[in-house]
Amino acid sequence: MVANKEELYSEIKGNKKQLIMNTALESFAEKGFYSTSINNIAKSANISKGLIYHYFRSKDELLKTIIFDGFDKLFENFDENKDGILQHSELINYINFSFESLEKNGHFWRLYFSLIFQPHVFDLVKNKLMEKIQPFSSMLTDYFERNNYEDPEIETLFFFSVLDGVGVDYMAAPEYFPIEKLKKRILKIYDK
Amino acid sequence: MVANKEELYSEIKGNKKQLIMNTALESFAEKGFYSTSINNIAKSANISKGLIYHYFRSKDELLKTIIFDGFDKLFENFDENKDGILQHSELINYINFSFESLEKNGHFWRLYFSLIFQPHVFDLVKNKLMEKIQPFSSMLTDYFERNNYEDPEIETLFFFSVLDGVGVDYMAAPEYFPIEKLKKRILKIYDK
Amino acid sequence: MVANKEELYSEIKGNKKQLIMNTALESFAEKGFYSTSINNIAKSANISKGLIYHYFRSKDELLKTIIFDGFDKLFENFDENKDGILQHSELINYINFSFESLEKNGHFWRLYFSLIFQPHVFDLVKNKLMEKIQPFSSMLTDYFERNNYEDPEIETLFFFSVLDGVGVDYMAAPEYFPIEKLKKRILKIYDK
Amino acid sequence: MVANKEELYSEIKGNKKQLIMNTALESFAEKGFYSTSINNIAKSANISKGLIYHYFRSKDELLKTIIFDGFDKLFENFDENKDGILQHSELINYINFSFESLEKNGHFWRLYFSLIFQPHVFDLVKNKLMEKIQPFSSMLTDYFERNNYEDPEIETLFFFSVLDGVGVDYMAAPEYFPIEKLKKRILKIYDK
DNA sequence: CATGAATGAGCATTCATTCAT
DNA sequence: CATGAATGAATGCTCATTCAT
Repeated sequence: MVANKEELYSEIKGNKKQLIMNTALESFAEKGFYSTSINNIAKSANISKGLIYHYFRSKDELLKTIIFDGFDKLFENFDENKDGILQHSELINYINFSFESLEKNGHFWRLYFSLIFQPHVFDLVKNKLMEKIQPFSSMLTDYFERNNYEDPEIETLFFFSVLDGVGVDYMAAPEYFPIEKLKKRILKIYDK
Repeated sequence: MVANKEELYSEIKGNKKQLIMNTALESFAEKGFYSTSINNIAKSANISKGLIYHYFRSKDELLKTIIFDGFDKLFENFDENKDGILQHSELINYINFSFESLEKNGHFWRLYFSLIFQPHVFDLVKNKLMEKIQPFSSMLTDYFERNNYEDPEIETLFFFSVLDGVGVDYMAAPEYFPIEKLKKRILKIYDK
Repeated sequence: MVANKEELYSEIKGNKKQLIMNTALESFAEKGFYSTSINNIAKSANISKGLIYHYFRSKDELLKTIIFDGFDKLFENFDENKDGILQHSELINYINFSFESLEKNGHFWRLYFSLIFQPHVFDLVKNKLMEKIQPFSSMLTDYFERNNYEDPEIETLFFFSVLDGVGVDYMAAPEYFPIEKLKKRILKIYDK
Repeated sequence: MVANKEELYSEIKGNKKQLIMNTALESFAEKGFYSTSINNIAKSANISKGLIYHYFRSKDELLKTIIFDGFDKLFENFDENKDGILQHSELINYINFSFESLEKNGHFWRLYFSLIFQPHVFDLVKNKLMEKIQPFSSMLTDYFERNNYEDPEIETLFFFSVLDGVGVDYMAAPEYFPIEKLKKRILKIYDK
């Protein structure tokens, strides 16, 4: 914990806004959004309550910023050559990247999944989120169409469901979930 | 809402404990556990706060009772002949039943998925849930073993992940999710 | 505890009112008036809440009844020959009796002392209590007068203070308080 | 009440923590710990409920702080020359000081005596109190030993009992209790 | 006599948010 | 930028009391 905190400190060097976001993400993910008070965050980040309100209008706004920021970083890595057409290798890369992200950004994904079922809170980010996913979803359907899958749209939904399912189960108990093997199992479906 | 309430009333006729559980399940699922106050539940159920505490020691206990009760009803339907061995037809039935339950017990599943990522709250039910799932998980692994799947344990995890994934995505936006088609897509994996 | 309860039962044989009073006295003394709920008493006495309200109009009334009843039993033993004049031997007996009562009616005295400083609650019994003490107080002043004490009224107050002080200190921690020796110390003041 | 409040205000000028403690002591003493709600205190002190929790973790903690603080101030005045040995004059001073304190710190003593018989609440302060009293108790026993009292330990207990008794009786009804005369009566025992 | 379901006012406590410094 | 004192609405929970059975 202390090591962690020092890491955070050195990593950002005076960027208090980022410090607040990192600390809040960690707390939200570990204890849940509602069980984390602004006071908790302030204490964990060794700053005052007031400073949080200097950078963020409200607790909701802080959450929004964390989520949007997270998604921005995430989607930077898809459709590498940005030509709007998904190649087989890019699909495989996407799967690999998704699993990598699950491990690297555990806190973010925990928070994300925890949000989906908290209407008041999910509503804050829903639209923006759909916007982000939409283009990739289309490319995927297009890909399945080009490769003669029976029902490309259902195949797209299935694809996301499988990834979501593994994500959920991994996040629920990371230490017991052999994620690498699950990745191989999924690749077996698409990598032929 | 009003229509709903009358339904509940006639449905239970004086069984206040069940009324409280039904009302609470509905609220927890729709607004989230933390966003639902005991006062909310009391008002929705048209009873006093005190009565809730007459039947349940605490809000946590109310949640626990709802979840345990739900799972009890759920698992009644698995391994129909109770011989501890899963037949192919029983596996298919399980999948069919799961999808049916997803539609019929929407509130319950919404609540369940919302809980997984709320540590304090999931801790309350974690152990009991594991106990319930364990036997079925073993039977499933045994099934995959008997049918010469490469890695039966991974296959079991994959199976649950796929169902969880579909469950999560369906529950997140039921009206947009063609669940019947997804079921067929999944049956295609196991029904050969 | 169980033995105690059985004692209570056999002692009263169906007299529920007395059972309630005994149980309540015990709880009030051990946990305090405010920390003892009607529910607590009902459970300890193995009866229903309703029954308590059948015999007593309110919690305050229950307390009053317990206290008045206790005092009635207590004062039965003073001024043995009821001639209104206190003899030296009667004073000595009074002291002896007080100490005996302290040990025998521990619960009652604990409750009594706890009440003195809870205005709302003490007000309920104050007047009745004064009435009871007044005659004995006068007899005592008269005794000190007859025996040429310098200031008989102060001597009376001092006498009660000494007994109260020993009572308080004994009740605060009975197991550490050598009450017999304290009695002797006090008798030394008056027994000459 | 209003006059009182103004007094408190001017007395402390912005020291809200002290204001809370003073107001709470007054209310606890006058109405009892359980009959005084945090709301009562807040209103009497003309502050918000929240502020009390800004300074004190809980109602119990507030009480503890008041009591410990009171005893700290009290015991500053004993064994004046701090040599660990009680001189006759110091004993006399102690008695004088005790009576003085009884009059000056009426609220504190009322609260203290009310606490002794409220188990849950007394437990909070019991140990710390014993620690404070212990050294003085030893010095007293030592004094009685040096002065050839028959049973020094009993004499120490008797001494405290007499003071406690007068304290209890005075606090129960200060306006009717001629405390100066009682002090003289007690000094007569030790001042020879 | 006896039960316990039902009520609702009241309580201790939490917490997002504001604001003077 | 930064602090933390201050607020007040809201929350989970308790409890004396009532009343239909």
